[in-house]
Amino acid sequence: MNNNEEIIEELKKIVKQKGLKYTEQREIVLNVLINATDHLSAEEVYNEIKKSYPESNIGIATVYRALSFLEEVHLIASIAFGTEGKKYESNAKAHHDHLICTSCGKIIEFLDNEIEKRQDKIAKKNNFKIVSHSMQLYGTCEDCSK
Amino acid sequence: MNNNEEIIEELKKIVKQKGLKYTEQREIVLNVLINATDHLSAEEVYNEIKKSYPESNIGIATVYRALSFLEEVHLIASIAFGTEGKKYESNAKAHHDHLICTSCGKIIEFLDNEIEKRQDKIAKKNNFKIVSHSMQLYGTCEDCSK
DNA sequence: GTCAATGCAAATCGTTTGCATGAAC
DNA sequence: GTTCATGCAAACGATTTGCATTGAC
Repeated sequence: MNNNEEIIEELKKIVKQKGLKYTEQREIVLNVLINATDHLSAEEVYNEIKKSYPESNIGIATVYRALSFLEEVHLIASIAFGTEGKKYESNAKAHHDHLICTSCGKIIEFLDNEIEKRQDKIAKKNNFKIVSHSMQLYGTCEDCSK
Repeated sequence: MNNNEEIIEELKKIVKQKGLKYTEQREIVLNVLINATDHLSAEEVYNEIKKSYPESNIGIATVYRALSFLEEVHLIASIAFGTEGKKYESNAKAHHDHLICTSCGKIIEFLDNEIEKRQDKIAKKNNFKIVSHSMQLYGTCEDCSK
């Protein structure tokens, strides 16, 4: 797994390659997601920045723009969690799927190689070139089913 | 597989059981989704009603309320398709997952028993009681990768 | 007759855009 | 100095809500 500095370096490289400007704001947004233990919505990222980087005076529009940009270059990924809308996570971690408790909102991440293999097979059968996937199992967690 | 009348009967039963009123509008919304070949957004359902049931004079708010209600009682299901927002489908059909072409928007449905089995296994391992799941594979379809 | 459901319009939410300013190169 | 990115506020689209009215029971 990459460490944080390596990911930031990757961002710098991508920005330079595209002839764009490197800004503190994009770095902060990426950093927040790297350090987040959870999946964050745009607004949650914004609030986290106001809390952890109070001197930055970032605007919500910039957060949205940075998130779109970072997703576009695949440094972060987004998932639509049922009713709760789009949430983001850093791509630094290995890919994983989600068990989501519809009662308390708890999210358990998991990875199953067998499923990944079957997905590839299905894609091949349909002449589909898979770029990414998203899988959520909704239900009730141990605590909530008591 | 249920036929349409059975599903409508099911709706009547649920409504009665909950001590609510049976209305034409809820029936129309459910009917539109039963007969739809595609996944429909709230607005698409609304437009379809205006087209196929022009005498009904339904309001968009009612469509939203009916969709929420029908989803709550599991007669329909919603999926968030990437950037395109929430779309609904009748639950009458067997469960299936989705291959989604990010280039042309085409959706291919599939069902894989092996994957379903693995999902159950994972849920069991985490003491999770699965109610539903949602899986999307994003990529490029045959036509678009030419 | 009672109470839930509806239609309409207004309100609200999350997100995007236009524009003048500021920062990176 | 040029161009991209930012902050702010206004705009926007999708969804929800308040309220008076209608319709199911």
